Amino acid sequence: MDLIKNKAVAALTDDEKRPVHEQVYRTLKSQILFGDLVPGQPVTIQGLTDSLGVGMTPVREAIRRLISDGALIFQGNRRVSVPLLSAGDIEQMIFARISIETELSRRSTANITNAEIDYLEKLDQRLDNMIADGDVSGYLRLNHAFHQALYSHADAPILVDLAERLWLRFGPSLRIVCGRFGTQSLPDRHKDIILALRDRDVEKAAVATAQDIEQGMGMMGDALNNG
Amino acid sequence: MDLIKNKAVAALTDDEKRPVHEQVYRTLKSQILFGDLVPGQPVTIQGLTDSLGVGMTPVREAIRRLISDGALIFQGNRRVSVPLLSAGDIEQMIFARISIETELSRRSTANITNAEIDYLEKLDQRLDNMIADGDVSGYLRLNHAFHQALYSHADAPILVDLAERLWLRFGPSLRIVCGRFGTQSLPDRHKDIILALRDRDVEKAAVATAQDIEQGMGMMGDALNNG
DNA sequence: CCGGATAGAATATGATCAAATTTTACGCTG
DNA sequence: CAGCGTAAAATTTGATCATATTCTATCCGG
Repeated sequence: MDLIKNKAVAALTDDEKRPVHEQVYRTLKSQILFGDLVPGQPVTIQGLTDSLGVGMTPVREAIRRLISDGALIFQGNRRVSVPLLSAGDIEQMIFARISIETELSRRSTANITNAEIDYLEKLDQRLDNMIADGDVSGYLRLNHAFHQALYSHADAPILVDLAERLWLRFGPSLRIVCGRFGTQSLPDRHKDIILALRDRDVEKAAVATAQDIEQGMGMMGDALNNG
Repeated sequence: MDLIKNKAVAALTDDEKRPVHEQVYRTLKSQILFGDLVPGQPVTIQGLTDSLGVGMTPVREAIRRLISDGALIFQGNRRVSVPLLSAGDIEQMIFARISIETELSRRSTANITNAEIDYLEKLDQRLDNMIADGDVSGYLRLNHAFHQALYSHADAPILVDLAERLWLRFGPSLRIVCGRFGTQSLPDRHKDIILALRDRDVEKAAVATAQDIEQGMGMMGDALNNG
């Protein structure tokens, strides 16, 4: 199947052993998180079976999971599409992200080792390169990787899961905004976060995280209202 | 199919028009929320196709959705089961519920009408009857209905969705605790919530909600650690 | 402008294959 | 001779697909 080929190019991990519906889920999740799918775009089962070269059942299962994640919406009349966000949606997500993710930052600050902070700093440097190069897709991937790596040390899988769910919701819209404004104006409070981690300053980390979120989500809200 | 029969007994709503996978999802969701499934219990696809009288595909889709909801867990080796909660899980859920649900209470307090408050009060009276009768299943249903009805006025579908996801996670464990302790010792801060709503006192509503959550979840944490 | 025919897409089933667990039987050791 | 451990077969369960049915939307004719 075609999915295997994609994986083989990227990295030959043990993902081949995973069931196909899991691979389809991960593939679609990446496409949503990193903006290969446009808000409002219809998602059809048959289109995916054709493009991915797999049967209908795994595709159906992956789509159901993504609907429960809020990453896709079921439009009642059997249609599935990528969500368009309203101003109210964004406002709710700002609240939820700040509540959840500042706490994740606090907990990670308490647990993280120096080596792990070094790794985060390396990620952030690569992120800066992406911004300089104007690579929107690369920016989105590394930004996600940075937050995921940071939160992974919080020892709070349920909170991480809630956060991931929120990222899936705004992924496509964030891509649109980045594409419109370019990477230059993108927020990067990661330096502040890293400083706070080095100081083991829990509240400073929380504040920096909240500012990172407010800046990014605020930009998205402005862009979607004006456009 | 057998699902139709169950619906016909309860209430002949327009659920018959919904696709079967949706009906299966709702059926399983109820069973999880109201404790018909025990933590640790294995959930098999074929068992559900037999007991519900439907094909495999709709059952598979419903299970995938519930896994994404955190209501069921995928045990790696293809097995699916009802989650057993750790102390850390409960602690995270207390934090998340208080963050999200107090905000939902705040927003509802600002929007709710007097007639809607009357309806909540009626729900709470029926809840008291359930506690007096020792009807655990009825208590769980009405407790859920009360919170759902309250939050529905917050005009915040994304936050409601996050909260619902959390309820699905602790549903089975809550049932165990209620069954062990009986309904007498169950928390009911709903009177305080209703008073706060009538006063249109946003912060009082938030505090009462937080106390309701802390009390219920705390009891669950104690029970699961000692048992 | 409205209403029926048609095409296309989604839903649902059963069949088939693959994987994992359990059971059983055999052999080895104490 | 008894008990334990291991290995292989059988059973159970999951994963995928191909096919039939049902529903929706669009288009064409009146």
